[in-house]
Amino acid sequence: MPKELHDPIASRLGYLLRRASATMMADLGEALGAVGLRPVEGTILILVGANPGCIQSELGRALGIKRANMVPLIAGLTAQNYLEKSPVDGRSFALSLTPRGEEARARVDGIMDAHEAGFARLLADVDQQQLRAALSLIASGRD
Amino acid sequence: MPKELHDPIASRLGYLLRRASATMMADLGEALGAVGLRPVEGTILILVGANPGCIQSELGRALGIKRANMVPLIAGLTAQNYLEKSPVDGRSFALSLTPRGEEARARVDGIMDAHEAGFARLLADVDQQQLRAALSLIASGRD
DNA sequence: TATTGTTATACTCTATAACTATA
DNA sequence: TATAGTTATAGAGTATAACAATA
Repeated sequence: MPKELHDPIASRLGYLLRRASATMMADLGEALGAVGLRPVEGTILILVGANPGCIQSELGRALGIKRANMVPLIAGLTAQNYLEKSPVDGRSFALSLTPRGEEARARVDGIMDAHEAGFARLLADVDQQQLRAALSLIASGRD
Repeated sequence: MPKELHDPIASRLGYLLRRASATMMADLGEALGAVGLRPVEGTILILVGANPGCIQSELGRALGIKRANMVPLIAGLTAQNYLEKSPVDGRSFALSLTPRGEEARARVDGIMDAHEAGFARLLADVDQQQLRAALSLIASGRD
């Protein structure tokens, strides 16, 4: 039987958030394994589906991902025939889902619904509206 | 004025958690910059302070950090004279705070208190007991 | 002058495999 | 056989700097 440490940080809000976030992201990542996509990739398909014609800089701003780091993400999804690029400018490309991308997006959406529902069942006794409001407040920060 | 995307994932619990966690960890990291320590290092000082004589494997288990990744963490804190190792076994070392480590631990504790208080002020209208309970439930997962 | 896409690069965090020595 | 510490390594994720083409 392994020794258990007295843990004075386990009750800190920041670490509770970190653990809860890690658990949910790991669960989502495992669930999305069924479509062969990572959470960030599934999210991009959903965002492009909701905003056909958007450009990758806009996606990066919405997701908090730097332009430089969007390049391999979009290139990967395009190479796998999930996304199409068509020039709008001389410098940017309108993104849209291919038929295969739309099919994947629908599956991702269903997987995310089931993923959320699984945790919602766990939170039956919790005011979810208040929980979401609290998380939004925290995310907005102290400043 | 930059175009704003319609964002159907911003309301998902997992992403709310991720953003809230990122904001709090960034704030804590910035605050701990005053002691020249990262959040994980401050946490280790607090855990060793509460559990003198513990070994690094136990810390790793408490923090969800693999043994291999504990090595440079403990080595760094020992090299900076925050931690002391004394052999208990032929294979493991009891960890304790040096005087310098205890001084840093106290400062870290104060910084973490202020950090938490800043966000608690933001959550004046929230049932924090219920918030913490919800986060614990999520962290424990669906299984 | 600001923005878009891009390359290159680096640093952190995390993960596994393999080894040693000890229990 | 299991555990503690270690090394090496690989993969994400994220950050900056710099550049070309375009607005």
